[in-house]
Amino acid sequence: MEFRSDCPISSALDIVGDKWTLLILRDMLFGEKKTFKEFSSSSEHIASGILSNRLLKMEEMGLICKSKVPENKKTVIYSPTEKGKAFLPLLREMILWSDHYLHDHINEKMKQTASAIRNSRMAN
Amino acid sequence: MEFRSDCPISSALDIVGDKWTLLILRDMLFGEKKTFKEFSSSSEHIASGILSNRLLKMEEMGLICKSKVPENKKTVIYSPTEKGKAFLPLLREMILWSDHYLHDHINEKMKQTASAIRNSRMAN
DNA sequence: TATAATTACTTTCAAAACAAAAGTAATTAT
DNA sequence: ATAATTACTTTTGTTTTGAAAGTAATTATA
Repeated sequence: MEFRSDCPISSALDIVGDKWTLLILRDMLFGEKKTFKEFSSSSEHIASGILSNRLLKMEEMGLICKSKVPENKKTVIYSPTEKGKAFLPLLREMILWSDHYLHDHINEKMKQTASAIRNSRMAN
Repeated sequence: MEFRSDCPISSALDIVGDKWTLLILRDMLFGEKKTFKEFSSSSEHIASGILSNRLLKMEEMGLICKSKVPENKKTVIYSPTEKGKAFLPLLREMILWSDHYLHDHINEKMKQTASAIRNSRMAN
């Protein structure tokens, strides 16, 4: 992977600025998904080839790590690293932006999440 | 433009989840740039065809608006709308993430910006 | 005032990324 | 033993991107 410049915004985009990486992190951080099949089943319908490629790249970049469960030889588990989890505040800002500017379009459950984010901020 | 789902994160990505849109907003919000030429001159070297296309899409999506200056018939000015300016918190989170995880790579000026963001948070 | 330079683009064409579908190998369930 | 499931890979077309060159209107310079 190459950085386009030494700008932090540009560099963050070099890492997560595609159509899928942040959605995979969303599934891990908000949806508690962890397997290939679970990511495949999300409502945006990521193609398996792209998912495979993204998971590989995310592992290379240190955003996730791969593991297995002892009770099952088939299941592969993908978990976010600290570096990956650290995108949570960014995801929260996206939720707040969409809640404000695309309110009629987004689903009810996520509107509640948006409220919860706003409330927890006021508590600070 | 079509939304892939009713998820706010996915929907925000449908709007700004490409390699260039947030960099153009960055140039407007942090670099005070406003003309085609100024955006072209940024260190990531956006191709003119893509810049032209992005500016059009951003206008269609209501993130920016186009205007002219009375003293010059040639210059076209692009300004962020409220909807566009509302991505500032997201850009700040990107700066903080990169400052933490790509510290050695990013430029000194932006490290200062990162510090300033952190300090202004502590003041709350 | 003619010429050069600048700005804001558009066009062209090759390269890269994405999407949809089908296929495979290992494992697990029936 | 057979079927189903999981985690992929491969293939093939389409879309998006990148680099370069070209253009039209306007502004600056000799």
